This record gives sequence, C-alpha cells and structure tokens, in this order.
Amino acid sequence: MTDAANSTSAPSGASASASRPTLAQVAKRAGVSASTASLAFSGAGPVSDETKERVLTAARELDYGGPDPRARSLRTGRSGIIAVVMEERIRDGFTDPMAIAMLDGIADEIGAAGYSMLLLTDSPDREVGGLRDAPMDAAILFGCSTDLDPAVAVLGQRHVPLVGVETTARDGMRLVNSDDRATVEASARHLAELGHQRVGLITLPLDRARTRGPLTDDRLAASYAYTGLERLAGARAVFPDAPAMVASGSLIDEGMHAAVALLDQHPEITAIMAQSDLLAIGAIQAADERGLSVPGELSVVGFDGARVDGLTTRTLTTVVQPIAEKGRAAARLALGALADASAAELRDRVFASALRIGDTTGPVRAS
Amino acid sequence: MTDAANSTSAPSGASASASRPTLAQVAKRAGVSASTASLAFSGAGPVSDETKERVLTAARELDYGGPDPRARSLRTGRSGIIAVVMEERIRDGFTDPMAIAMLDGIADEIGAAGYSMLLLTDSPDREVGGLRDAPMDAAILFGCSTDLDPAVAVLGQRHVPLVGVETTARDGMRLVNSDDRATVEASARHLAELGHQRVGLITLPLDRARTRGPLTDDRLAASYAYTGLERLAGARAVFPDAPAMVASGSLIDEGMHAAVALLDQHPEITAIMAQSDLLAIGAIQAADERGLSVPGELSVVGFDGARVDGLTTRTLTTVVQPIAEKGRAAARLALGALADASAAELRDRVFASALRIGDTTGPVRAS
DNA sequence: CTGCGGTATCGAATCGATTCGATGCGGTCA
DNA sequence: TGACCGCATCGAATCGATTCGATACCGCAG
Repeated sequence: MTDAANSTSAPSGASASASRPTLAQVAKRAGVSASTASLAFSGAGPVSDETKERVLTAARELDYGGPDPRARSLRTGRSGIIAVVMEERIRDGFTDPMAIAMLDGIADEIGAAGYSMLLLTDSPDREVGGLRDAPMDAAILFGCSTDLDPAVAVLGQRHVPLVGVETTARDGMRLVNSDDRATVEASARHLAELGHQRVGLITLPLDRARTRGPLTDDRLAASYAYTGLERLAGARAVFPDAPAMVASGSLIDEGMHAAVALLDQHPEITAIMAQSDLLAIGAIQAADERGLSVPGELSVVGFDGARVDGLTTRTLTTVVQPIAEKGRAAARLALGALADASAAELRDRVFASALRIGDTTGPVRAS
Repeated sequence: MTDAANSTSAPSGASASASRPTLAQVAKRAGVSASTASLAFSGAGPVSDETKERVLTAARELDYGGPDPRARSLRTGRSGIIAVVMEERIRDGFTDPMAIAMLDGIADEIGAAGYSMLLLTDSPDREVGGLRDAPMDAAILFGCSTDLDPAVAVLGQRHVPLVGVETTARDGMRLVNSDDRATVEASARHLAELGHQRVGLITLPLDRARTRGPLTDDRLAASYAYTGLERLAGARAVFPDAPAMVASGSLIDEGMHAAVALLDQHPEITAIMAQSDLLAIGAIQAADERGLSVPGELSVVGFDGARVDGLTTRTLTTVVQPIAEKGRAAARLALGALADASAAELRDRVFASALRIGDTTGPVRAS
C-alpha cells in the first residue's frame, strides 16, 4: 500500500533485513527515546497510553520481537535461567521415574516464577560443558550423586547459588534431603519382624564409573555416593552382614542382574532390599524367572515410592517420599537465594518419608 | 599472613566481597589491559605464556570464575543455548519413551557441539513464559504437536532459527519428519492381510485441550494435530470407516480407557491400531482385563518402536522409527542454521520407519 | 644504520538493553 | 497569581565482556 514501488531491493532502505532490529531503532521510529521505549515494553515506569501504543506499533512495523534477552540479562544481572545438573546422561536420568518427578516439581515452581530450566549433565567422560559457560542464576544439583565435586567447584567459582538434592553438606550450598537412612532402617525392621534374617541388598551406583558387582569393603571405603551409602547404612543397621550387589544404575534390568547374582551367590536369602523401585521391580522379575514366588519365597522391598504404575501389577513394599515436593523445595531454595542471599527462609530441608507396606513382602516361610 | 591486622573490615579494601570480580579487575591486578586478559581466557589471539600465567594467577587470587556468559553472549551474539519446546507439561513429556529418546538424541548432538539444552513448555494454560524471554540461539519444537502456532509466532518474531519435528511445514522452519502415513498404512495392510476387517483406532490428542472421546467428523475437521492426523490418515486409507477414540495423551492409562470404550461401543472389532506404543500397551491391558486374548481374540498394533522393555513382556507389533536419530538430525539442523543460515546441508529430513511384526497381531479368528 | 616483518599488547568502540536523576509541563491549592 | 507537585519523557551512564585497528618492540637482513 505504501508507495514502495521504486525501492526495489535497494540496500539504502531503512528496513535492512540484515539483522534483528534494536530497541533504539524502534524508539527512533516511534519518535521517542530509547528509555521510553524500554519502559513501554517492560511496563516499569509511567508511560502514557498513547506513547506506548506508538512504540508497539513501531515495533510491529519493524518486526521487532522484544528486548534482546542477552542485553537485558547483562544489564539486570538476571538471565531467568536455573540450571539443573544431573550426573547421568539424559536418557538414563529420564528413565528414572524419580528424576522425572523431581524435574516436574522443579519445573513447576520455576516456571511459575517466570524462570526456565537449563538441563546440564556432569558426565565423567565429557567436558564440563555448559557448567562453565552457560548463563544461569542458580543451579540445582541432583541425581543420586556419586561425586559432585567438579561441578560444585566450577559453579562455586562462578558464584552461582547452589542447591543440592540428596547430597552431603557443602560450603555455601543449600540442601534438600530426606531421612533415607532412618526409613530404610524402618523397612529393614519390617523385614526382621516378618522373620527375615538372611537379606540381600541391591545398591545404587557407588562410584563415578558405575561399575556393578558385589560390594566389597574396598568399594565401600572408596565410595562417595551419598544416597547409596545412606540407604546402605540404614539397611546394615539391621542386617550388618547382609551381602550387597552394586547396580550400575537405577534400572529394571540392573535390578534383575543384581538379583540374579545375589540369588546365585547367596541362595539362603529370603528377602531383597533394593535401593530404588526400579531395582526392586527388576528383582521381582528375576524371582519370577527362577520360579520363586513373591512374597512367598522371596520378599522384595523397594525405595522411592514414585509412581511406577504400569511397570508392574504388584503393589511394592517401598518407602514413599514426597519427591515432587522435594523438587519444588529445591526450586524454592534456588529462587530464594536469588531474591535474597540471606533470606531466613533459606534453610536446608529434610523431608520425611514413610514405609508403605505392599504385597511384595511377607513372613519368611519355614523351610 | 599478609599484614591485614589493622584492616578490620574496612570497605576501603581492594577485595570487596560484594559482587563477582570482573575481567577488568583481573586485568588490572595482572597489570595488563582488559583486552589482553580476554585473550588469555579465550585463547583467541597471541598471548605470551608468561602473561597468560599472570592473568590466570590474578584470576585465581580474585576468585574470578571466568568471563560472565551474559556479557560474552551480548557481545558475541551467541548464548550457547538451544531451546527445546515441548507442548506438554514436563511430567507428561518425560513419561513418553519417545520424547525421552528424542531428547537424548538432541542432547547428544547439542552437547558435543558445546551447546546446552533449555527446556521450555508451551502449555496452553500457562503464559508463553520463557519463549519470549529466554536467551537461545535456536529452538527445536516437538511433541506430537497439536498446535504450535503461538510458539512459532513468538519465536519467529524473535528471529530465532526454528526446527520442527513431526509437524507441518511452516515458513522459515526446518523440518524433521518421518513417513508416518505410509507406514501406518503398511501396518493397516498387515492387519487386513490377517483377515481383519473391523478395526478400532486409538489416536493421539487432536486438540490443545486434549479432550478424550470418540472421534467425530467435527473434531476431525477442527484438529491441527499433525502427527495424529497423519497416522489416522494412514489407517483410514485401509479401513475408511474404522471407529476411533481420541486419547488425551500418550499414556498407558489413556490407551486402556480408550480401548475399553472402543470394545464397549464396537464389540465387533478384532483389532486395535494405537498411535503409540504406550497406548497399545494400554489396549493390551484392557484386553487382559476383559479376558480377551491377544492376539487370539484381539490384535493390537502400536507405533513408535521406542524401547518399552519392562513395560510389557510382549513383543509389540509396531512401527519402528529411528527416533534418537531424528533428535540428532533436528539438533544438527538447528546447529547448522546457527553456523550458516543458508547452508546447503540444511534440508528438511524425512526418516523412514519400518513395520516390525511382533506377537500381538495374528489372524482373525473365525467366529 | 635503516627498514621491515612479525608478535605481543593496548585503547576504544561496540553489543542492546535498563535505570537513575534531571527536565519540562500542566494543573491545583492557597 | 505564584509556589508546588506529579507525571511523562529524555540523556547519559552502565552492565562485562569481545574485537579490531593501532602501537611498541623485537630481531634480522640489506
């Protein structure tokens, strides 16, 4: 409509399609200063309706998509990003219902506050990639961590507020934990009360290499894995000599392998305590395969209480913890640290979990 | 050790713990210019070993964690972030093995290139949050999308290179698709060859509200859902009048509900074609519950071929597609668009998928 | 002794917004 | 009518790096 007939595609035109327009260009076109244009977009400050309208129109005409987040975040010091650092590779992490529930809780809380979630992995093989270079306002570290030190070192030096989930206390890092040790101990006592004396354990990975195999004293001593060790301690409090197999991940297959190995090497056991529900389901499958009835001939206890509907028709005896709530708490801690580094609310949280008795544990059968 | 005895906590000190040190401070302490310090960190440009050492030492002394990503990205125009936009809420998205495999492929490729992954959701209820404000160099949109238009509009105006997975062609957006329609048609023919004539369909969500229920002509006409419609077209090419139930998500429970409804309303059907493996598993569970043997009395076909090990002991007849590879391809497209907006390599990709015949389909039983 | 090529370093401009203090202006109250 | 007040707008400084062209300095060849 406008008389653009003669300006074929001359580079002289005002609308160079080269690069994104800037706020300054928009302001100029609207006949206002850049500061006013900024106010028109952000809404922070008094701008007359008419002026605002003019700015928005100019923006539309120039195909301006709003302030550049890069510039904005440089100026404001906020990027609107909270990083979630998982130790495992994406696929492994996402296969774990716990991790998902956790992420869901985090995303919930973070999203409501207008932040978004950057997914980083701190894998042993790869470079620290992302940890060092990615913009973020805070970071949440989690994932049954075996060794978070490298990540913590990098992020700590960047002065990024840190929240750790299920990990050991560390300087300047807020924590979200649960009373795993006590609750595992409770579930061990549950087994003891049912008469079980010979119990096998399946643990989460205990080292960065995630090597599987029988748990030896050496391996135990060398381990960093907070979660695995806590849960192990809870079990051994009741069954000090219980043989244990280390799994290489919280996976059904791993649980099956470990259970097979346990049953091979320790045929006398009448119960298996697995450190996660997926591992427990694997143990049940192993029992099925060898024709052991559960809980008739073998009792199985899990841990996590995440929704594993559809994965099994059993009702697992397990420890239920408010996992999504833990995620939300971690997110709140991270957001809180942003708002006010010394907020009183920013206290470490320890969540309570509870033993839920299902149909996979029963009295030991007289042999 | 240094004589700090008298400087109690005077604010005059050089080391104000207030905020993060800047490159300029590091440079000053090392006795070099900011530009040289920058070169020492980035490695781009000649710096003598001695100078570099001095800069790094100064950085260490000041507890400087490296260049601020915000400033850097403003200057360079790169943030090192690629956004992945899923339409569903995090939990739903992560419950789908397909989405996970896809994310895994994306993360793989992106991570190798030094980028990291920002997870955004374009949920109908929430604000566009993140889409408008988050820094990103490119975005990948996916998730059996019913309606990506709002997201595309926002991101397009921001001039962010876009890659769509399993969606309709759109201006300026690279595509990664597979030949769903043809392959579903092939699996429909497979059923036909087994003698099935009365077939029920279970579709993915067809609208933003994800309403479930029987598929009517009205709903069909109103739908945007690319994936669902393509697969539906493939099935109807062979079974034009097949009744269909729309699920509200790719979930086992949903498959079960839909199958129950189908079997109630159309007791004559001898086979069910589900648009995803999870839906198919749900259908099998529904059959189990009503005592229908699979494939004796009811054949079930899925779609996706993601690893659903552990979810079922059956070998699903399904369509296998290279999903992780699709993720990688999408990532490469996104990365390519960054490197060179007009790279020749940046061509839309259509992947081939294949029918895999398992043990959930069989000849129709003579009634 | 002069000129030249190459290397290490530096200054200054730049990326694109936000924000604070200053300014002008119209209206109210005494 | 004059002092004052509040609102809308503007200018300029600033966030923290990167990058390009200029400069100083070195040794070496003519």
